[in-house]
Amino acid sequence: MSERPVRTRFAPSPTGLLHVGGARTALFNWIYARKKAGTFVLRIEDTDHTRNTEEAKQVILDGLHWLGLDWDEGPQKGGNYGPYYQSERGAIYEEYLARLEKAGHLYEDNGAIRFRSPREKVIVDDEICGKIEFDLTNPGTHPDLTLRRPDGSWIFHFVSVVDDIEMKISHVIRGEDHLSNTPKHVELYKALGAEPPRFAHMPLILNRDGSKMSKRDEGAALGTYPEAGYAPEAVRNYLSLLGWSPKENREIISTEEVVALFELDQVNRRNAAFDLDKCFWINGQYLLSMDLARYAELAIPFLQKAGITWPTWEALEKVLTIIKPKVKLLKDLPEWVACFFTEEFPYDEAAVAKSLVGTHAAERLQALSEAYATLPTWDAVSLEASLKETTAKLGIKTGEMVHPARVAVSGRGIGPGLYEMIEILGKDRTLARFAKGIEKAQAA
RNA sequence: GGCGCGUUCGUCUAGUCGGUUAGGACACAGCCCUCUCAAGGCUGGCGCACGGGUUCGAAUCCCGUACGCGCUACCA
Repeated sequence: MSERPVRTRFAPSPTGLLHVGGARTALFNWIYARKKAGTFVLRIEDTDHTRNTEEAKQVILDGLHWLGLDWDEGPQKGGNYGPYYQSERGAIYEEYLARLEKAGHLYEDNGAIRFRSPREKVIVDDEICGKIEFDLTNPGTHPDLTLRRPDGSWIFHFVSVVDDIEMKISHVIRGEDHLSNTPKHVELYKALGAEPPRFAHMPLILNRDGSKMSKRDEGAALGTYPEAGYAPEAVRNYLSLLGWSPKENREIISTEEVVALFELDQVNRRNAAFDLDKCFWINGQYLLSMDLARYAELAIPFLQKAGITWPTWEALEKVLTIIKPKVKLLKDLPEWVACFFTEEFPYDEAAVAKSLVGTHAAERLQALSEAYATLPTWDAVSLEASLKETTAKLGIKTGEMVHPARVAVSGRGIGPGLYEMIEILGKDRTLARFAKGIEKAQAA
């Protein structure tokens, strides 16, 4: 096998969504290219005119951009082997078809053009699956490939092989669903006088119950991840672990490390079930340990979308710092931070009923309010000390004061540490909300 | 049906040269911590598909069976 520069490719067809399985295929191709200091090519297989829309193409580009899988050649980027849309490569296909015709490999069948198989045994030496022998001698079980339909449109097998030759692809890393057709592709390469690339067929991604993932299965469409507020680095981490492992019991691993450790022959052969729970957990781990600048970068679009505004970066920074360990999905962020930047935040009825109404909340908040009103220093430590002093004086447990105070101040029964919240809110807003809480408590 | 690939806790996996109390993680249960919810810590239950071989010894090698997935398109 000659040493060729590594060139991998992701060749999706625009179906209207980027499937997680496709996203992982793209990721592994990208990882391998990066590892080998090679080139990652994006090619859009849009030969099916009926569902070939601008939006469908954009979904793919958006998905790859979001995941951080930048391509070296392809749409929006160009390259020496374009065009990168199959719909624009008709002349090239004509030329290759003519070559096969001239060599006598083709015949017509009801208007369609077919490739006459040499009818031999073909060994596919797969990087992941190993050497596999296919016996193509029986036309009954392995029919000749159709290359072109009577209406002139092209069939995937043919254009895919032609493009991989033309684009000098060295490694075809794709889903295992293509494995059985690979020997026929190999015959095509040989008929065209081209050396086949190295093949690597990866296991498929299935649902938890082993069934195929369809569009509407939860987590199947990559577009739902940015919407839900997953961090792309977390999703990359999760996808890397599907069919591959860094060993040493590592679960959280950066893309850089994956690139360093990745080997094609270490990829599993077994189909993997998709587990959104684990992806969710990994995302939580990333959000937890993420530096604030990155966190804010991801968080701000969700706040803007919810119409939340903040006076200064410093103010936002303080709030995000205490909220960060709480929120697992960025889409939930607005409801956690709203109370810091507006007086119009909602009060959770259940929490109000539980901690304010029909309790001693009014008199307790009144006592705390008085203590806080004269507090010389307004910081979490002082606030805690003062609250505990007050509860001791009243002869009640800390929690009996904290819960009503939390609901009064944030409208919710759960949240970050109470003292940290109150410190950020400041004396005026805190006392005003205590007063409002007392009102609510007495209203019942 | 034919051909191909696969089978370690519910799920992702470690286990690559046969000898491990079969390890980790998610999820689940319990406990600790605690102002809530998380996070964190600890503990627990849960697995080598089945049957034959080979061997002193098999999750690991061989054969068979079952099951799953893929291909078998003028889909990609």
